[in-house]
Amino acid sequence: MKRITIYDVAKEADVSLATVSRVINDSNVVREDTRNRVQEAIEKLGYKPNAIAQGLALSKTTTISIVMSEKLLAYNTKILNGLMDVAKIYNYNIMFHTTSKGISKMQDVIESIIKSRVDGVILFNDNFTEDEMEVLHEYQIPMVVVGARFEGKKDENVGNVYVDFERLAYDLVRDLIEQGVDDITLMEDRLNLSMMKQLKKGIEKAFEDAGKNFEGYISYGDGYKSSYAFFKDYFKDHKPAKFNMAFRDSQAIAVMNAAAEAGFHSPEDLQIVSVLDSKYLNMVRPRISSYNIPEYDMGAISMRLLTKMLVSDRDQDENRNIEISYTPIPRDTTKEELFY
Amino acid sequence: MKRITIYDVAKEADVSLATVSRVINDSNVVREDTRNRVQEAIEKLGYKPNAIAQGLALSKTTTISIVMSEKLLAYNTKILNGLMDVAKIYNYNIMFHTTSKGISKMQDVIESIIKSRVDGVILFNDNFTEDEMEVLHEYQIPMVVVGARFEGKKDENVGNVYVDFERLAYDLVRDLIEQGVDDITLMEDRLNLSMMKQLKKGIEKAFEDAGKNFEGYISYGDGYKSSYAFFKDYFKDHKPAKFNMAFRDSQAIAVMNAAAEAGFHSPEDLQIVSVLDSKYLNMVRPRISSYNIPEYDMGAISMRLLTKMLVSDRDQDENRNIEISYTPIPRDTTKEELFY
DNA sequence: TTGTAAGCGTTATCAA
DNA sequence: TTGATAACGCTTACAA
Repeated sequence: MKRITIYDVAKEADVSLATVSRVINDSNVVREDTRNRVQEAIEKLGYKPNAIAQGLALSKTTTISIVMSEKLLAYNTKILNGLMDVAKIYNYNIMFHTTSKGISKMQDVIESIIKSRVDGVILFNDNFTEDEMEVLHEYQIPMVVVGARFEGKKDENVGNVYVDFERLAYDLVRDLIEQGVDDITLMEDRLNLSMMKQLKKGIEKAFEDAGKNFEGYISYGDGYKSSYAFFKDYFKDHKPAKFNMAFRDSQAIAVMNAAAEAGFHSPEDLQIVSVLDSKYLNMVRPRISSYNIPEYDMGAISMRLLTKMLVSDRDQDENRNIEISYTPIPRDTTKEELFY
Repeated sequence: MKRITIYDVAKEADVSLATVSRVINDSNVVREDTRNRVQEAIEKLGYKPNAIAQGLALSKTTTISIVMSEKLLAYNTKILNGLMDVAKIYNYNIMFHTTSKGISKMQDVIESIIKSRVDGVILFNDNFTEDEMEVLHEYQIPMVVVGARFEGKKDENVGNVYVDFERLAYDLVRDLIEQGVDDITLMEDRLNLSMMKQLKKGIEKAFEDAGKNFEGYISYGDGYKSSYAFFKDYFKDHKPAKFNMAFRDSQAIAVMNAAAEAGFHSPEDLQIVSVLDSKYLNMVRPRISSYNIPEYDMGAISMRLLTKMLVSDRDQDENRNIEISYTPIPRDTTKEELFY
């Protein structure tokens, strides 16, 4: 079956293809009755404009690339939904790219982004290097980095929507120290080293400001299983730290379970906070405290920012760096006076 | 900055654009030294072929659409990763579409799929209607439906990669009844009504075969919160069913928590199975039994099937319906003799 | 208000 | 082995 083109519609409606083009683009210079005639022809033939040809003619694809690491995908579905919804509102299509160790390196992803001539890119702040960014930069593809603070080179073509994890950690730990708690542990999250670095920096600064030295950074394998195994072993001859900071739910649950099975209970023996919230923190017993970070909104805001960047005159200097606020969610694993 | 085109490269290398096209497409009819000359020009100018123009010229976009409901996204990241990896291997780009109640209806998504002239579509078996499918059908876009069995119209353009949830439920319940357990509950999952229906059908069949009638279908609101609230209330004046089947982790955890807080403990007072596995089932106490369904593989297989369909001569009758097997994962919430 | 024709950046056919 | 040139399906001056 031959694909219907604009020519077929033109012939059917007995007009030129220019006129057809005008009606599908809602140009208002076309007379009512010819518009109707064209519409009928479109309906009758089931014509759908070829977006590829439009893209070529307009040098504009109305599609945006989103790139995220495979590992992180499971933790960022809310942000993704925010991105998707706003993209939909502005009628952008989404090209979705994932990066992973073996199979799809950042380099290849960027290559295919450039080739597909997308109008813009959303990047999850993750383990991409500045060199890799550089390429997108050269090709002047507008992009916004979402997640943590982006430290790389910036100009009017790059935006950043982020949570200030460094400050979050700093504020919390400063308060803890003020209250006399300095037995603090930060559990490494290898999925998210860039955010880890910022948390660590914040904690170290708080310790430094109190004239102390932070030595509670614990590093072990990936995922729940290895964290759990680590702590099962660890608690054989160690007591838990008074205050335990994890980045994600599974780590927090891992310490909690291992501790409980070693006879240490939260919050009396150890307090626990997961920085990222998840519904599962509310399902385990005791319920684990965390921070509320409006993830869906982060996605929505990021996409909105990008669409703004795509239409705005370059000199217009709106703010391309948007900080997202967070609020503590105290549950059972923290004491009231320390986490609120 | 003007975008570099094939003409620029041709001029730089002092050849015709046809020759440049040949070298970027690895045509082997081009002489070694001119190939090198062209390659150098490409490097020098940083030329990247315009995939849009290629798509137009070839009537082939080498991109595939994936469509999934927003609600389900969080539960299907593994399948998605499987899809992405295989797409990457075959060099397909991915257009990602989500559907949701208000903002992006299936209809619009299909519209944009047709317009963007993707080569094929992966659909998560969900709440799309046959009418909606019909459109893709008319436009002869190859597609594979992944998840549950697809009941709609099929021809050589549609494949299906699925788990036979009806049989899963049937087998389990038949065994249970044989062992004398017929006090069984199935908790509705509104996120996934098509799978629910199949589970229910399987259970009913098993009851029917035993000359009994299944009346244990429980329907309540969405998500953990409402399930938990429902059971908190329910257990005030009801005892839990002997055997409780949930579709996802949060529902299973909801019954378990509510029951525990009402003084009923698993597995003695109530056995619990979540059909879909998740790591969280292993993190709660007691650990909840489930089924192992190779989700990543389902994605990988689906994408592989689609790519096959895209290249194969239509008459070639390979199997386009692939059943995925599952195995029980007994944990703490089931008794050994009943779930293995 | 409508039509003609050039252009978007490729690939592919045909000649040279 | 290379080069002209006609598609591919659309948008958009410019002319009528």
